[in-house]
Amino acid sequence: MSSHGLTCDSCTVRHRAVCGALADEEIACLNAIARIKRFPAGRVILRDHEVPDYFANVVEGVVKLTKTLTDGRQQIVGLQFPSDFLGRLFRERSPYFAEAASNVTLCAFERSRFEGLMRQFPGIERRLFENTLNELDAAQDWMVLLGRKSAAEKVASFLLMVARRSRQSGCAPTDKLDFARFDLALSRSEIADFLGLTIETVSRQMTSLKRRGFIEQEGSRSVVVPQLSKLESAAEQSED
Amino acid sequence: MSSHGLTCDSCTVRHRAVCGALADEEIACLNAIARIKRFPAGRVILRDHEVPDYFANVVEGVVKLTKTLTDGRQQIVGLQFPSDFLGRLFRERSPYFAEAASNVTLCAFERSRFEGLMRQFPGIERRLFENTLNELDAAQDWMVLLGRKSAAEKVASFLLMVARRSRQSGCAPTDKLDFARFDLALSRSEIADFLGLTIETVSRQMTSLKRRGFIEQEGSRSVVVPQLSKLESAAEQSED
DNA sequence: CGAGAGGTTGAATGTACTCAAGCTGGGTGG
DNA sequence: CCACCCAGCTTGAGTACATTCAACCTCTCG
Repeated sequence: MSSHGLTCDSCTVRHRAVCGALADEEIACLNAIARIKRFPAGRVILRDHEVPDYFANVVEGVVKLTKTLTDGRQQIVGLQFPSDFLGRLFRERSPYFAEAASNVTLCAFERSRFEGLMRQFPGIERRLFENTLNELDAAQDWMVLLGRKSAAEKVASFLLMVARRSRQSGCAPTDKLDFARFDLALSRSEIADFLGLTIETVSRQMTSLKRRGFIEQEGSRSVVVPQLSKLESAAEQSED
Repeated sequence: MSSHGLTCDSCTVRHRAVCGALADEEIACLNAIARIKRFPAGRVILRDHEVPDYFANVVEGVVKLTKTLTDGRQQIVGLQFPSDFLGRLFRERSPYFAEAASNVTLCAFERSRFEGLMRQFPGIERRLFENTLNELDAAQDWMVLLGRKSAAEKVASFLLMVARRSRQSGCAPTDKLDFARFDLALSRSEIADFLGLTIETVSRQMTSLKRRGFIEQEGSRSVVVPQLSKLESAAEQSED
């Protein structure tokens, strides 16, 4: 990895990604097979039903995982942020379509070599297992949103989720716990595909949230949440 | 387990459940800590945020996993059929509410002893990992349904899913591959909570499917699908 | 300055929801 | 044995919310 000027030591996601569970010696082995890959916003990372030749950690940017019905209707079924893992273990083909939602940097591991390391160091597999369980929890929370929340609640929940995730990525380390400022990686159309809505509805709900003082905007991508707690009440959260 | 008249040898889900991956010696160890538990339809199996004292395999019946918003809106986030695993590993508290949708028989393993066996036999953990990945795949498919399908497509997809799962449980082993007959474990209200609809809408779509010749009914719970392929087209499936 | 993509706003439409009434089938008691 | 009850289900009419279609705005880029 020295060749691309990125090392595990300086890696911003090292402690949060799969690597976090590993001893120095194990990290060294992973490092030996790691290759940095970069994708510009909009670029396809992985087609569905395709056989990928690598697994990866997201280092920078956001990757969206989508599924599409035969007639073109689309649904985002996952968003992978920095430190999240990319790839479907134990299955040849990818069940979803992966695309860079912003400029993306991946730390990629060639498939069979990674599987070899997984056999060698059970800690890796364990960590990935815990990871997958967390993703399942998140997916189930999202099912509640998709099935039972109103458009207003959906958009509020989405903003809240992004606020939390960009906070934990340390993008905007504010002291004020109830305050957040962030940039949206997703376009209105992508937000719509994530929430099961249309772009127009997303847009209307954003203006409504702005008008009601839940958020402030500087251009369509940047969002300020003066009081997260207030936004939470608009999102009807029930989760832990 | 001899005490309840059920043995692993005669177990109907042995080959499909976690146990399927294990050597005879390992099965014996699992067997030693297994306890059969029975729940009548409607009985709570596990409250959310509760600390469960066991994991389990579903042997008979259907368990529904639900999440509820503060104002009472409910969403089913998972259905566990015979051979499915019950319980959230690596987390103290259950993220969902589990309830018997029909009369249910579980093969339960006391928590800490099961965790001990998992450490002892990595095959168990591996199998549960693969299981979890499959559940995640299913959850993502369900997100597409919840976010993007019409009421008619939702109900058709639901019937199709039940048809497939009851077929693989061997409930109605028909020769005719394109034909299915089964009983619904779920009430209209539960189906609604699964599909993100109201009971009235579910009911209307069922009558519509009946009128259009996609299904036949004998009472509200029994369903006959003369041509699964025809029902598939009504469900707009895109998945593998 | 003009073109075009992404975003917002408005008006009309439609799908699923709400509320309400009626139906069905299983269980109980007279 | 029949009448009654009740829960679960179905059907109908009116409503509401999100969608569709269309126009307009606002950036950025050439």
